Amino acid sequence: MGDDRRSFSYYKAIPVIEKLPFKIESGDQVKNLPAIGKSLRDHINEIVTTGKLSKLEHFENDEKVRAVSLFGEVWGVGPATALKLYDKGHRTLDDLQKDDSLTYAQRTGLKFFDDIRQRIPRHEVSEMEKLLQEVGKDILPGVTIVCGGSYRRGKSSCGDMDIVITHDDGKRYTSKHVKPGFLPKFVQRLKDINFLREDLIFSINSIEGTDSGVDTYFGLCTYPGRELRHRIDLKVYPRNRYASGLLAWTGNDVLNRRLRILAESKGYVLDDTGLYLATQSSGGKRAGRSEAIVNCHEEKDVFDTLGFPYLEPHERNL
DNA sequence: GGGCAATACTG
DNA sequence: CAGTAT
DNA sequence: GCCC
Repeated sequence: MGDDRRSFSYYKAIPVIEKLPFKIESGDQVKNLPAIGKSLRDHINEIVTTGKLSKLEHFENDEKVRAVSLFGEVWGVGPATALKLYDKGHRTLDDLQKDDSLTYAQRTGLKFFDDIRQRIPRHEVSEMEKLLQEVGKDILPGVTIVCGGSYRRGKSSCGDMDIVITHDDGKRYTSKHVKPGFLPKFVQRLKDINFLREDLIFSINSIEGTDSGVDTYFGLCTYPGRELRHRIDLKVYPRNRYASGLLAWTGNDVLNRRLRILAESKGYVLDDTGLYLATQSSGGKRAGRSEAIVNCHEEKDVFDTLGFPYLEPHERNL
């Protein structure tokens, strides 16, 4: 448990198996497929011959596995904390509420556990995006506010909202934070109208007159007139970092990883703040990043620079 | 046997 | 710093 | 876990 790398391998094998045009009747049929090695092949063989996986039976009946994975679904609770809570004797979410070691964010995640798991219909996300744009332009005319994530990838429902914000001051591709005070004002205004309800993370890093730092807000919001909480993330980027920010927050994860690996192989470092030329770090294994940002005004510039065929947002559901 | 994306916040 | 999040 |  708590083995990210390994479970991720299972995760990667799922779509590979799902895309097979036939029903697997023997381990040999998955022999040369990517993401499926000896271990997974053995498991498949066992399922095909015995109809079940003995390893899995333990899991399903195991109280510990059940409780720990449940706890891990609470926002702010990861594998380590989930295990600690279990060791303390907790078994249900009600038990957790009595525990005073939880952080404010974890407590909030717990309180709205059921709310947060509800998916949001696309048309509602669309309305809330519009609402955010209205409020935003009222504070700062010319501000750009876009809902990224699965919404931008065209999904019919979304697990949360990823809002990416920037401002073009008319000087084209400014590298400065035009209005570093935007996010606090925006958040306050959204709380005033009862849209934002609880905070999870709120950090202001932007430095006035510079391009350093990205302002971030994670919290819970409600669709107007309703109490059901939804997860929402707000990120403010200076204009010259907006493309990489939007790209990263549109995803999906698989594409992000693929692009970042590709970037590294071509001597760059890619993250949500930009595309950099990797520096030759002296002895270290990991390449550092230079200050030189490769100019990427639009998402397509990132794809082009990396030599990766451009994908429209709806084509990024890898 | 080592890498698997990269980076920011909380406590 | 470890843990968690995106 | 998989892949080099």
